[in-house]
Amino acid sequence: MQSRTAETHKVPVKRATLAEVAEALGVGKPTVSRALNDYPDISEETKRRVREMANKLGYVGSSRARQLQKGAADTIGLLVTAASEGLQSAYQSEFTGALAAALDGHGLDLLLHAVQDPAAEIDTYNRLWQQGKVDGFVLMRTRIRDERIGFLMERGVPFVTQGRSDLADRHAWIDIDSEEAFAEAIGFLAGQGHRRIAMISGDPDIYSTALREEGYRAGLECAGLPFDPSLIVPGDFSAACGRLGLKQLVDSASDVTAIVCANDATAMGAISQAHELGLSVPEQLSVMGYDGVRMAEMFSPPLTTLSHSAAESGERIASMIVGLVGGDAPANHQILLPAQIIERRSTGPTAKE
Amino acid sequence: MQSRTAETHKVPVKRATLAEVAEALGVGKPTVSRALNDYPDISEETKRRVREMANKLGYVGSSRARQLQKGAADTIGLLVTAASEGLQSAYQSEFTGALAAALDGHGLDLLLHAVQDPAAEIDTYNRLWQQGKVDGFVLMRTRIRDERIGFLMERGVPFVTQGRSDLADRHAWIDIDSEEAFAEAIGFLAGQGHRRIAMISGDPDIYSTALREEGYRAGLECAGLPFDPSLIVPGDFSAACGRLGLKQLVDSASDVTAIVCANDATAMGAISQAHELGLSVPEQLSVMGYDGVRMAEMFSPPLTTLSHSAAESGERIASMIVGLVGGDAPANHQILLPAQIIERRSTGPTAKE
DNA sequence: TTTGACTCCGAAAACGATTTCGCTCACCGT
DNA sequence: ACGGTGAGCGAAATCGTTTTCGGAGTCAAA
Repeated sequence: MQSRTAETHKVPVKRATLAEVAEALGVGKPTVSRALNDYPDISEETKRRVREMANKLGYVGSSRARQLQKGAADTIGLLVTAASEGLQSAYQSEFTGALAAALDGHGLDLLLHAVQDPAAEIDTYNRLWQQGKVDGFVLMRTRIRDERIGFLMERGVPFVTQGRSDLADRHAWIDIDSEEAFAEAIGFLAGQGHRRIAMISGDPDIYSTALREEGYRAGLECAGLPFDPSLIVPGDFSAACGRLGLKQLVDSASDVTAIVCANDATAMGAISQAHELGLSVPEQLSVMGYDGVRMAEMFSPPLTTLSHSAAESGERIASMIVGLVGGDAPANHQILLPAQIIERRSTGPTAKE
Repeated sequence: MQSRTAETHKVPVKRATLAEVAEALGVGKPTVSRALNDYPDISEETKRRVREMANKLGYVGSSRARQLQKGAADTIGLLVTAASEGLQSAYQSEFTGALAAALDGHGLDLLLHAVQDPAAEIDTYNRLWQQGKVDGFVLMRTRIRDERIGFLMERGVPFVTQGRSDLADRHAWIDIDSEEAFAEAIGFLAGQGHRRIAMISGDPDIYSTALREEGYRAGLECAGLPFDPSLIVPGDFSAACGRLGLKQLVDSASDVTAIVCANDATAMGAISQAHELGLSVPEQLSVMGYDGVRMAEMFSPPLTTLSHSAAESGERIASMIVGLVGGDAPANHQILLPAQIIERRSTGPTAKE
């Protein structure tokens, strides 16, 4: 197909080693090592000379050797399950990018691993840790009775979860107060005159799903509206489920005038379906999302959503994991962040007909 | 804020070492090492015993030590520039997920690094390579006169680019034939009766942008339509630019009935703006995207787009990088994949008024 | 002059795997 | 009985750092 030049292209790029720098300077290896790491027991003059020579030789220490000796990998692991959503979800990928950027600020790298077979998930965590490829993990989307959490806790592996869990008081986590957020969302919609407000929920396995539903219920109560269980339809955070959910609601509860969705993707799916069924948003139906992904703003109509910052979550998690790897107690690293209603044009009072 | 249990939580999880396995078995370390790596000069019986004991002790070799000795990290680096798009772009993140999954199949991990300061980009490539944290790189979004490519080639670092470059004949790459794709897109639109077809293009710095514009021009010619340079408006692959671009087109060339966009995000932005301006899609304006991201299907209206598979690109790249790290010549790893028109509902004949 | 305190620096031992090289057997042919 | 062959295994070196421990100076106090 292409030019078949068979010569294997292998340039043996020789990386400079610490010993070489030491030799070139006529000093010992420890001196170079300590000078470069800015230890106090090396004279300023020597440090200067060492740095100069290291620079001249283009010396960059081998992290492999350093890791072996120090026992740290300066790398944090993040596993995504290829099967379900992984980086497919807009929020997850915004978050991942933000996390990578934040970790960089702390001199850490992010190891991204896609696990294919859900059954091998725990094994992968174990392998990555045992192999010493990572110093800790960030877990996205905590699940109900999440076995990963117990597993990691047992072994004393540092980790931060994005989302609380059954064991939330004993590990580090960051979470958005989605319960409060959904309650506010209902208040907001009720304020626009909606009386029959449905919810297309998330995956029941995900820990936060119950919280969001709880918030929905609390919001209803607070607004003096009756709670009707049949107005909650389950989903899985996908746009496809948004479509399905909306269809189901239209069929079974045609008096619904507003819908809150477990996340933005679901909301977009719902709106897409609504359009297909000839329902105009927001004139006949208000739809609200959650997460505040960037695309939400570009949607038609632009999505009203409960927004929270992926960048901030990333930053906070990065600091937390640094602390944990340094030996902090997990219980000292637990943060609940608020979400905020961004009103755009997928919600509004229902037009009188 | 939280319970301030100050005791630092540090469990010194002892990982089993090769020497321990050897000791427990009363054999030498080399025997264990070779048995585990299935060398031929170890008896089957011994291999069995070693594996059994390793298993019993929960032994997982330290990749740090192995890396130091073998000189390979079994990790591929992927840098995203936080500033511009990074994982923000739907296609980029779908691709990244697919790549991670594919690499996993080859026993490789993906190191994701977000570079904040564009000026530090090359340094980061250099550092990651010199440190030995990665065995090679995958470059997304090749640019015109992309300095990364020259830099890596000079040093003999294995890498695959997603997208061709000025030096495309001398390095490994995978690319979508976007030139052909855009030409087909024009043919498709012309077939629906469109005569004034505009293009909201991508970032001029990105290598493929020129190719796509070339395809646009070729398609026009092939359809017997005149080429009007003022119908190409520049962009940067973002939804925001789609909005801007559309506005600009509507203002300056109101007779346009169809628009091809450099990617799906741009198309979505354009459609969103069209709606805002009271233009209905596709009745008054057809809009076409490129990439075929999953969200395109959920958009309103569902987006007609030039689709190609992120999963396939990921798979192919994974194989390529494995070959390269193994010493293959880059010129033997160059693949051009086709895109395919997926007709949905953002395009169609213009409604007569 | 001796002692002690300090400042700088280096030899050697880690870290935990893999590789090199050679040793010990058993077995075979003559 | 003896050299040759090959299978199976182990001692020690190796990868490139960091750490431990202590040695050589210098200088001030006694």
